[in-house]
Amino acid sequence: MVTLSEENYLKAIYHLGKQGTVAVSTNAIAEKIESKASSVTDMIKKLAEKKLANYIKYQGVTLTEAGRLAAALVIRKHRLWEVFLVEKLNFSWDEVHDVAEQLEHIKSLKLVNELDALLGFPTHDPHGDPIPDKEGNYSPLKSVNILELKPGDEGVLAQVKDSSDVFLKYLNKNNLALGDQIKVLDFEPFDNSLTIETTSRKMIISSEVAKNLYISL
Amino acid sequence: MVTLSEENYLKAIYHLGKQGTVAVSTNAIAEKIESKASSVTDMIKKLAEKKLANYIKYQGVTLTEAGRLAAALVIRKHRLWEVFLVEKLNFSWDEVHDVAEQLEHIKSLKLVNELDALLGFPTHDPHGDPIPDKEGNYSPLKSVNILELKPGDEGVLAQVKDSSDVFLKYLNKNNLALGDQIKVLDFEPFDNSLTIETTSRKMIISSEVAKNLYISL
DNA sequence: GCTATTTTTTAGTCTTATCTAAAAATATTT
DNA sequence: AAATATTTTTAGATAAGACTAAAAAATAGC
Ligand SMILES: [Mn+2]
Ligand SMILES: [Mn+2]
Ligand SMILES: [Mn+2]
Ligand SMILES: [Mn+2]
Repeated sequence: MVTLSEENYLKAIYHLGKQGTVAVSTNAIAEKIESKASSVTDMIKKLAEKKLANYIKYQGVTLTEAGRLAAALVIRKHRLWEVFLVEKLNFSWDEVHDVAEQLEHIKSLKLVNELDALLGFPTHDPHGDPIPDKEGNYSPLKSVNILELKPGDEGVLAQVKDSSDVFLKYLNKNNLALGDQIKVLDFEPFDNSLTIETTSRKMIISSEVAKNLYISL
Repeated sequence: MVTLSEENYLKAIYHLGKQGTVAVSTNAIAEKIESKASSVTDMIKKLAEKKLANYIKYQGVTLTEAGRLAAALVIRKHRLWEVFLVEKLNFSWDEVHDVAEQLEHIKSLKLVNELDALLGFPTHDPHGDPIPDKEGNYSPLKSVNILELKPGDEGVLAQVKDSSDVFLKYLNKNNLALGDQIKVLDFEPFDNSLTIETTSRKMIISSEVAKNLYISL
């Protein structure tokens, strides 16, 4: 049995280390999970004992195949629940994350798979993140960060990296949503800001914002 | 904040003591929750400190108004989730309880109330149990135990007291479902068994089974 | 290559929720 | 009303998960 806390660590390692294939440092996990390095060391040992993680002292941690699958299943559940909340329960995309953090730990294979079917087997969550299938696989979205575009380039807003409600509310306020057509007009080297144009208006976004916007061409 | 464990104790006290109004013994709670009397004493003290329970040493426990409301909200969530699982996710009534035991602890007022709306504001769960409203109120079902009927009496199966999958699977096997018209044909004093007749067939049920069947007239 | 800094691990505490065993209070019998 | 049995509480222990402070190892700077 994988506990709730263990699931959160697996998720963190999965996200930080390219699906757990690249070694992740104790400190990186601690920061992600908002805990302390010493707590992380303890938990990593436990995951290693359960054959969910590979751990060598002082050399970071990766996931075993079992750990990778367990992590992918939690992420699958998280994202399916987010879709459910938006599609069926009138949540907006900035309200779903915290509730999904709770729902992702509910244990029932049938529940996940029936939910998947109810939602019509969605491939992406409300933030554009891909939803792993039962085997934990997904085709990585071929989107690029908006900072990699040149003035004149355009595409569709396909994914946002930050799912915090502060960031999403900023996008709401500025009428930016997934699926929007966006054209890059100008890049300002001084502060890395961008001038962009949507169907409705022209605006300047900071590099902090740009970092989190991914465009499919 | 009420913890998951505290919520389970509140529920137990609510169910055992007529919505928490009648004093419940330490041992009764221990048995219900499958723990030990000493653990119960500890937890009751904590609930009393949080003003959720009234506790006098050696005299059992009742719920405060806040405790009653908290318990009713957990039960509301439990039953709404059971309806959701049956109505939207193709679960059968013997598969929902364990999953609902997990889902009832998810914290989000919006989630519960939107779920309620999605389901069309149901008044009863798949086992015929009433669903409390936002204020924790519900009109108690006016159903009677089948053992109180006399031969010749008939009515509709409206509620089952035991929600365990063993019992529900027994009913499935014998083609008994909520809403079925049932007529009592004979009562056998030797073992308190009943002969009943449904639209499809005639059968004998033990007093153990009969104890859990409630009929509305 | 040796110091200084940073990172990671270890040692020792704390909190929550359990448990067992023993003590205290209450209830039941004779 | 005493003796016995049952129930409840207390005391002390344990496990999971987290923390702080100190020690050990790895990395960076000179
Ligand atoms: Mn999320
Ligand atoms: Mn998401
Ligand atoms: Mn139930
Ligand atoms: Mn039920």
